[in-house]
Amino acid sequence: MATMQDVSRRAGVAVSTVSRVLNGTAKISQATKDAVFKAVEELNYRPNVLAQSLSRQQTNTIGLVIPRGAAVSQYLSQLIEKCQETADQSGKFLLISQAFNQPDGAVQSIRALVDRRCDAVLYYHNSFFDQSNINEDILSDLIDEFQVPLVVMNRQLPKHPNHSVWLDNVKNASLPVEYLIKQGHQRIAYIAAPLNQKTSQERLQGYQQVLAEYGLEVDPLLIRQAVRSYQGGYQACRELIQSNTDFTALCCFNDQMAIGALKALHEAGLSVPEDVSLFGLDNEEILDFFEPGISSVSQPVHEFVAHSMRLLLAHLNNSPLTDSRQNTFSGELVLRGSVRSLNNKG
Amino acid sequence: MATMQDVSRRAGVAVSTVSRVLNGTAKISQATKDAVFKAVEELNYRPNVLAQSLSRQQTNTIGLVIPRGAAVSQYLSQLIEKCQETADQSGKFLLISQAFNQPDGAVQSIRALVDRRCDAVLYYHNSFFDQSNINEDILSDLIDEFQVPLVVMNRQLPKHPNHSVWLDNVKNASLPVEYLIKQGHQRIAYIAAPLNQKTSQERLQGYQQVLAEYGLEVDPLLIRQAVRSYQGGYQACRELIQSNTDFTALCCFNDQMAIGALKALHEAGLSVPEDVSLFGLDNEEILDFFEPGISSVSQPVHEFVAHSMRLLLAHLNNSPLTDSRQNTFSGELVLRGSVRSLNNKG
DNA sequence: CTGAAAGCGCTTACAG
DNA sequence: CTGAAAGCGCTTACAG
Repeated sequence: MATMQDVSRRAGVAVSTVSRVLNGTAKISQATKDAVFKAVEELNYRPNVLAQSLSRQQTNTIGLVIPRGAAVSQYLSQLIEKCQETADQSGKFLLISQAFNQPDGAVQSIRALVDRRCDAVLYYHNSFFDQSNINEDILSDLIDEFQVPLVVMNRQLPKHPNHSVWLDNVKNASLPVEYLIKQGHQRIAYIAAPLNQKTSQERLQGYQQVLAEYGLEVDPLLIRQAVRSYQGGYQACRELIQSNTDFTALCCFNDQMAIGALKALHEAGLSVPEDVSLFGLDNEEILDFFEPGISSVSQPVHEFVAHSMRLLLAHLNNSPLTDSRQNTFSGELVLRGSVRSLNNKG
Repeated sequence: MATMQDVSRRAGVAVSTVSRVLNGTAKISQATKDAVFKAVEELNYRPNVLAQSLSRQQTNTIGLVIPRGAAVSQYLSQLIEKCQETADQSGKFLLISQAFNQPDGAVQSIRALVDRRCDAVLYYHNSFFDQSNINEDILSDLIDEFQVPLVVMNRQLPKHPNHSVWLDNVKNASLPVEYLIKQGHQRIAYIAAPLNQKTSQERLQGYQQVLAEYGLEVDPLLIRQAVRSYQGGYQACRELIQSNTDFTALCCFNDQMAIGALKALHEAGLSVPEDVSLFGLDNEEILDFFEPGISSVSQPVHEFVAHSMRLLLAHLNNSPLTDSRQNTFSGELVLRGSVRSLNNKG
C-alpha cells in the first residue's frame, strides 16, 4: 500500500506537508494542495490508521465488550445498536469484541481492547457466570488500574459509582407481581434463572419483597429454577404443574422463559389467562405474536445506553459529570392478553 | 502507561533485549530474563499493540463487518459466534464492526477495517438494501483494489468465486414447496420480502420454479410482499386472507414472517395445519414454542462460516485453496406440527 | 547472549 | 507557507 512518503515524493513536497494538507492542519497554498490531492488520487493512498494512532497517542475508538453468544436477544441487539448510534454521533469508531462468559474472559477482552489503545471501553456485564462477588472486585480493580476510562453496564459497582450503570432488577421484577396482587392474585409462581447469577437473585428478591409487602406467604413450592432459555422455562413450568401446587399467575425471569412456560401451560391443558396469568420480562417484540400476547416489563435500553455513553465520554473528556441522574434504570409494565383480574370474581 | 523503554531502564538492559525476552525470540540468560520479568511486573507493563502491529506489519486481527440492526436474528448470532470460534482457533483477534445498511455503508466499514490494517476482512452481506446489482460490482472492485484478503458472505460474486460464499436461496425456498406438493397441496401461497432485495427474488424464484416443475399454475394472487418482520408477515397474511383466494398452504420468506402469518391465520379463525399448512425459513429455535410448531428450513450456518473462514485463511497464508467444496450451501427441511398431508383426503 | 541502530508510517513542535 | 527532525512504542537485521 502506498505510504505518505510515496505521496510526498510523487507530489514533490515533504511528508509533513502531505500530512498537513490531508488533515487541514495548516494554511497551504492551493498549488501544493492540488499536487498532493492528485498524488493521493493517483496512488489510491489511504492513511495507515495504526501509524496515525501511535503518533497522535489516541485512536478515536471506543471498545465495546459484549458477552459471547448472547446476541440472540432483541434486548442486547438494541443495546449494541444504541451504542453504535451514540458512538457515531460522537465521531468515535466503535470496536465490538465478544468476551467468553467467564470472569477472566471479560477481563481478557477488556485488556485486549485497552492494549489496542481504545480511548475508552464499555463493558456489558453478563451475569451468566456471575458466581459470588468475584467479578465486582475484579472489575473495580480494573477501573483503578486502567488509565483508560472503563464503564461497566449492568453491574453495580459500589466503589465506582461513576463507572457503572445498571438496571434495577429488584424493581423490574416486582412490577408484575405487584400488579397481579392488585388484580386479586394470591398464588403467584415464579420461574428463576440459575440463582448463582446475581441478576437472577435480584429479580427473585423483587418477587419476594412484594409478596412480603402485601403480607402474602412466599411459598417455596411456587419457585422454580432453570437455565435461561425457552427450554428452561418450559421444563420449569412442567415441573411446577406436575407438583400440583395451586397458582393463578406465573412470573418468569425473562421473556424467553415465559415463552417456554406458555408452551408447558398449553400442553397441560391450562389456558392463559383464564387459568393462569403470565408475565415475562424484557418486552421483546415477539411477545405480541403469541396467543395470548405475553405481558412483560420493558427495559429502558436506550436511556440505559445513552447514559452509559454520557458517563464514558465525560470521563474521556475529563468533563464534569453534570448529569445528575442516578445510574440505575427501571422499566415499565407492558400488558398484553396474558393477564386477567380476579377481582370481579368475588 | 509504562513503555518498553521504562522496562529496559528498570531492568538495566536494552529495549531490544526486553523485546526478545517478552517474545521469546532469542536465547537469553536466565538472569536477564528474571530482571526483565521483574521489571515488567513492577511496572505493570503491557505491550502497546498498536506499536507492535506497526512494527511487525501485521495485526493478527480479522475484521468482521455485519449489518447494523440485524443482530436480532438467531441466525446472525450463530454466524457471529461461529466466526469468533474459528478466529479464536486460528489465534486471530476478531474485530466486529457494524455497517450501515446501505451500499456505501458497507464499503466504508470495510475500508475502516482495512485502514486499521486488519490482516483480513470478512463481510457479511445483507440484502436489505440490495437494489439492482450495484453492490456486486462495488464488492468486486473492492476485492481487486485491496491487498488485504476480503471474503464476502451471503453474496455470489461471479468475478471472484474464491472470495464469496453464499446460501442457495433458490434451493432453500424450493424445499418446502416441493414437500407440500408431494403431500397433495396445489394452492400454495407465498409471502415474500421486498422484491428489490436479491435474497427475496431468489427465494421467490425457488417457489415459482417448483410450481412450474410440477405443472402447477403460479397464481399471482397467491404471492404477497411485505417488509421483513413479524408485523410484515402478519399484514401480508391478512391481505391474503381478505383477498378470498383459496390456499391450503403458505410458505414465507423467513421465520419471522411466518410467525406473523400464524397470528393472522389464527385471528381469521383458520387453524394450522387443518386449514393451512405453514412454513418459515431459517429454523430458529423459537419455532418449537408456537402452537403448532412452525416448520422451516435449517440454514447450515456453521458449515457456511467455517468454509468462509477457511477461504479467508487460505488467502491470508497464500496456501492453495485445497477445499474443493462448492462455495454454496443449502439447508434441510425441518418438519413440525404446522404441516399436514392432503393425500389421504382422496 | 546482548546492544545500537534503523525502520514501521504517521504527527507536530521548531525553524525559516 | 513549507521542510527537516524528533518522536510515538515497538521489532529486527546487523554486529560483536
